[in-house]
Amino acid sequence: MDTQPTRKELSHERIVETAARAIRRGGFNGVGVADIMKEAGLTHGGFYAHFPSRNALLAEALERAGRDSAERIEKSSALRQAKGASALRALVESYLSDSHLSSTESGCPVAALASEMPRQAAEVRDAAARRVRSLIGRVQNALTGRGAPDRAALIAGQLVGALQLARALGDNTEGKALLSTTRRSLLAQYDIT
Amino acid sequence: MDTQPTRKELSHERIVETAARAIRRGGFNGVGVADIMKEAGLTHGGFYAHFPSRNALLAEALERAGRDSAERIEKSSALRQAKGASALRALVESYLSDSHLSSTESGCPVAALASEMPRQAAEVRDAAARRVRSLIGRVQNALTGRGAPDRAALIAGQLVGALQLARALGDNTEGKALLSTTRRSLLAQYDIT
DNA sequence: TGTACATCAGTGAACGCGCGTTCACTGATGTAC
DNA sequence: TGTACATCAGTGAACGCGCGTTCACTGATGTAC
Repeated sequence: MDTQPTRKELSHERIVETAARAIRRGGFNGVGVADIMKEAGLTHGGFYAHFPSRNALLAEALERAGRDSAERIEKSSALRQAKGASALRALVESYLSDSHLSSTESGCPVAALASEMPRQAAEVRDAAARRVRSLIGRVQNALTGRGAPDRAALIAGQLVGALQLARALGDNTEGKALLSTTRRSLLAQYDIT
Repeated sequence: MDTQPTRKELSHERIVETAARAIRRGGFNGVGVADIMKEAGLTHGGFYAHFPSRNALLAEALERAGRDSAERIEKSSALRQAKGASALRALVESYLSDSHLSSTESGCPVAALASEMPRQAAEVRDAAARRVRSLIGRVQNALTGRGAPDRAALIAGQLVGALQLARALGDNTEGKALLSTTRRSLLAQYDIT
């Protein structure tokens, strides 16, 4: 029995959603409190009525980004499975898709932020570690019955790494080529279906 | 026939070296011009006699970091090969070593900075793309004769991704466990020697 | 149903601080004769 | 070998700007009677 969300709760939600996109787009250092509040349709002064600090928002936004992205990938993956792909193939094709390459802002926050994670405040690092564990867990789920659970970490790293290398080369021919090469090579290795 | 380096050239070198460590330690946004100059034993005012802009330094520092790290890994890898490891095993064990996990500052700049690369100025992004290509090239060299060249990109992504996930989990038991799990799993897959 | 008041959510100006960049200047090094 | 001057490399104060955070205030919403 959910109660009606208050006005404040709605604002809070909007701020977190905005921030979840902003950190993936601009990095942890790339967007300021004022920018996020403005994008959420508010003024920056009200920020501290919602969060004790900027880091608290970053931590919350990271979790939100992870859940959103997981859901997106889950959907895309389900579609591929409906067409006959195995769970693993569906996950790999979804994660290493051209569309994920270009939409950093709504994609996996681990891929978008991994190298910045170790440099954040403890609060944010904890949230980051949870996102990493969750990603590995999701790979694990797609792997059932297929090799040791050790492979989940290997494949998770591979997914994150490949996407990042492709993005570093650019959202262009070169990046897309790297991505499709890697995807093909990875699928050939683990999976047939 | 090298000529003696001038005083200015020596300073320039020192600044670039300092910056190459600083960006890996603190990220592209993590260290300022004044900090780097101070660490190099100079005052910040002199900076613009050496570089046209902060971004120009970042680009130069990135290249320097890449070369230094490649050399380090090459050495470590050569030692392992001398003990009988194949080129690929030697590279993987060097790259995914506990020591590389903890020494971000002197390690591979692609692993240290990958997710920040797409957000940099064109000047820096170009230098970043070169580092990515160079890393893939080095994996390729270690792969000779072993499967299609496509695999180089796959393995490069895997190396970078695994190190980043481990670092995101922390330089502790959990991070080290992830790293060794991945390393073992990767070696079991490609390589025997 | 209406009035009086308390609480809530958000506003906007201000704070201290650190940043990248500029610039007039200084002291050291090198060159000409 | 010594002197006079030009050039070089680095100094340190200052600039404009944007940031995270604080705070006194305002207008809207909810509650008591």
